[in-house]
Amino acid sequence: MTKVQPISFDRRRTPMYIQVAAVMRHRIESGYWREGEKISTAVELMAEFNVARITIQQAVRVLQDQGLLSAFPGRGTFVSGRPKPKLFDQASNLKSLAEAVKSNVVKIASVEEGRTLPFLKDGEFDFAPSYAHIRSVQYKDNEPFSVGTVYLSTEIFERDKKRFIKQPTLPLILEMKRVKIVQAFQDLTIGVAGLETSKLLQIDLGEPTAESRLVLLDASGVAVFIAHFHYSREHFAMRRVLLDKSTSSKA
Amino acid sequence: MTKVQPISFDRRRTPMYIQVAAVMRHRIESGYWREGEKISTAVELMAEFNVARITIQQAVRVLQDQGLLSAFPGRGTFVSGRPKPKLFDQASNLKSLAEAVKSNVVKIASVEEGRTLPFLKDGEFDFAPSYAHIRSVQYKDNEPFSVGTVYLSTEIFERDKKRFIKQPTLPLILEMKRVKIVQAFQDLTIGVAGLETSKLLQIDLGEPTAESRLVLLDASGVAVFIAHFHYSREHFAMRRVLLDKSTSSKA
DNA sequence: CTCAATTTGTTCGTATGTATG
DNA sequence: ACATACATACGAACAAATTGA
Repeated sequence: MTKVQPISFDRRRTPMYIQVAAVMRHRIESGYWREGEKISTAVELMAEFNVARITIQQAVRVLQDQGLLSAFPGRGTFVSGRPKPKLFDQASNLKSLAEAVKSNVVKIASVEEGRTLPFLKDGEFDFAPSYAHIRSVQYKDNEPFSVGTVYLSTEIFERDKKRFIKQPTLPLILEMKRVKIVQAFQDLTIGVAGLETSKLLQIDLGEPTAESRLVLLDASGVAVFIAHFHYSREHFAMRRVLLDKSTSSKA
Repeated sequence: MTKVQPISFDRRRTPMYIQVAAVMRHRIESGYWREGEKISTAVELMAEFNVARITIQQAVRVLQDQGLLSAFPGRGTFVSGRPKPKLFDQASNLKSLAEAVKSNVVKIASVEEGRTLPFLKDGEFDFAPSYAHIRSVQYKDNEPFSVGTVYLSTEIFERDKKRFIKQPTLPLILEMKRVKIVQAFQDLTIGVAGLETSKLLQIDLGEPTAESRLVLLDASGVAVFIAHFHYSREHFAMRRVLLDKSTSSKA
């Protein structure tokens, strides 16, 4: 007659109230629960998530602390705010990406000239003999939204050190007439905030991030530029235009 | 003189050992710790993450259960495997995306014809008067990797019900000569597994997902197709080609 | 072969957090 | 709010296996 943990779904990892809070937050973000609206009662949520009352309360408290919910005894719990909408990265080619990056507020965290290579799986391309490592943080509205490292072929770095350690790297490279980039791609995955990243982005260790690796190849197939960045989940949104035959745009 | 919790960094949310495990897992995935290699000792990791011995051990146990680490008393802890590399979604236009989707193994979970609209923020486009809701799960190697709902204009759905409830929707639409799609885009963000999603994808409630919203507009600017999908973090990877001036591809 | 250093594993005690009923 | 159980996390000490001097 013990019947210790009679829950139906997974309960391995993170605390229940965090998981529940994440789902509730998503309902607010997605508009499923609109701003000002009364959300389901504790009893309903208990049944839906199959958890105890306290667990719902804890989840609500998390979202209260984030300013998204307000609870009133006897009345109910209401959506008191929505996270500001995300800005979409819409760049579809190198040029527009560089243009977008230009307006970023960048703080360089460190610069190293090392022979260590950016660890990458297998030989999709060749490496330069050595790279400069430029570690930086991007800010928007005084909030950090992205951290990462640019690995820049030392040979290129040396040509204009002073500017490279002050400005966003990508636009500078494209401006250099002696460097010809013939191939560029960006790989996106869901990553994890490491020690440094979590501190710089002001998020928890192990939180999910959007992980981006941007690689630029020159005419001989050498990766002269490799950028490896983490974007905080809060700030990441990307739009991929797959088709646009619209003849005219609305005025 | 109690000095209860003298930790420097955040300790609000998920358990420490989960956070640490996530970071260590990432080190394996990214190749920072190579297969077969001995990783840092418990003492080193304790110092690095500023946690107790037990916490490191718990993290190691998590990764042992996943088959990524093996620990040997007296010798050390070694990387015993790497998660299989992700497949990159490389579609850059509607056609190639539809082609890629064709080979997916799809199980339709439910079909509804409802007047309820897919909740979306504001008026980027117009809605059809009503939509059919087709909820489905995608499989690869007998593992679910994506779940979501396709909202298909009822008018189109009615034209070929039988096939729409059996096959991937996207290719079918493009084949229909009477439907002209003039605009299509895909929005990507980092989402969260809700109740249903977590069950179908066999991940925990509240785990991060790649969230994709694909919208197809016809000539009059009406969204005739809206797909809203969650991809498990394990299986999501996307490549965006930003430039390709390479004259010839290697044989 | 013995000894010491290294490294993982285990255990005790304590404190706090999580979750049920 | 309460009683209960279990999970998380610390510190510290000790045990057991491995390696190399």
